[in-house]
Amino acid sequence: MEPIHNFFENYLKKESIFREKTVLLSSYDPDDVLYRKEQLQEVANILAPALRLEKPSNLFIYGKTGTGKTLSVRHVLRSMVEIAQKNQVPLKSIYINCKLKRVADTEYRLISQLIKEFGQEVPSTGLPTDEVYNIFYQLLDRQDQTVLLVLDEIDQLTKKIGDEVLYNLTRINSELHRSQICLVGISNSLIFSENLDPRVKSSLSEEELIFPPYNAIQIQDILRQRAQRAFKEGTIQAGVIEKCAAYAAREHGDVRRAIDLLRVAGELAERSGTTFITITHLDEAESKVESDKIINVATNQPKQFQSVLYPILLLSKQKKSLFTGEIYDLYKNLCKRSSTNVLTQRRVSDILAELDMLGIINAKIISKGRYGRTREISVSIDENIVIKLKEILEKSLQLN
DNA sequence: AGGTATTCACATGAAACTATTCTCTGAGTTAGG
DNA sequence: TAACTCAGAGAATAGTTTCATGTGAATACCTGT
Repeated sequence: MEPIHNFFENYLKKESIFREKTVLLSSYDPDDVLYRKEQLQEVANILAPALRLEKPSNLFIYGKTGTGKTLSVRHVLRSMVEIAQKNQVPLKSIYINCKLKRVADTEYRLISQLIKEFGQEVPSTGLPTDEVYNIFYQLLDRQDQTVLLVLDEIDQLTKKIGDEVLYNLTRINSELHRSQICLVGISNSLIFSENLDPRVKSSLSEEELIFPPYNAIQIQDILRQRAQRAFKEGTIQAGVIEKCAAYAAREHGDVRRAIDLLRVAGELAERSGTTFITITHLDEAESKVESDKIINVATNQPKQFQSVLYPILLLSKQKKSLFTGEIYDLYKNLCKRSSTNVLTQRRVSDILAELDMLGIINAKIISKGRYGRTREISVSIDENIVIKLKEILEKSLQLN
């Protein structure tokens, strides 16, 4: 009781090195978006007609993660809505992230989410999809207005459920009398539109915009801008920002990652009791972010995934590479021992592919010639994390 | 030696099935007038 | 007769299984020198 009490007492007395931590969260919208002037202006040009109740061209935005796509679009939309309100223009902007599980990752849920944006609820299941579309149409057409619909991570959506939804959405305008809708698609994948229905493709990307990655210098400036507001004066040692930017530049200029890193470094510094952030903190943050991410992902996987993953981790030390067949055998044994039901090899093959996607393992398809074709699997994470993960899996699978 | 045909051990695709969650509908039941 | 209950039909969805087809290159098997 006493020590904890003291801890909190001290904690409160100690001065935080953060001034305004929210600046380092991904939801933060800076007043000034650095190095994106051109893109902002482009987006604004394209969407501006909406303010005069003309239908803007549909817009498609490409760019890798952390290149400011989402930020820029939201920034533009926010000021458009402000102007619209001031001038009594019936403009509505809707932002939807299609990747969010259980929110907007299927056709039905996407439309029901849209309905929610208009202030109505629709049951989460049980209704035919057409019904939901009808409700949406009626809702849309209830008043004269222009709707700007932003679909973020749209590539994830089509990967999962195809492009029929997009086709329907692009066609909506011909069904509406009083409103019009303008689509803004945001995609991380540069080759996204390649395997899209040509009709959808042409109408969706009437205008296209590419966000190039930031270079190291630009990342530094952005970090400084944020750090200045986020941290108190003189809490960052020389070289920290530079190194942080270098880390991110290595990962195709992902600023979000850089900002994350800086925040975690700050938290680590604070926890260790110092009043400034050193490069060591940054390095620690780098490995912590990485390991947290992986462990988090792995523990959130279903049991069957973990049962497949466990033998891989177990053997990763002895063998540099494993093949699907071997793993399937081990997995089968594991299931028998813990008397869970065994999945087919077909399924396990898919699971391995997904674990690869998640970045927990490396699974390359190779041909061993006469001896068949298979995945060559190795663990793609640091050994320390492997050990930690092994323990966690043992617990969650209730092995001894 | 050089060329080609086989063959292995899975990969990959498509469709169908299962189980769960949820709505809607209409028949049967109940309570009140 | 109006309100209520409850079972059954239908939907959406996630996770699988079943069946079918595809595939890259190390070997086996020829062929002609």
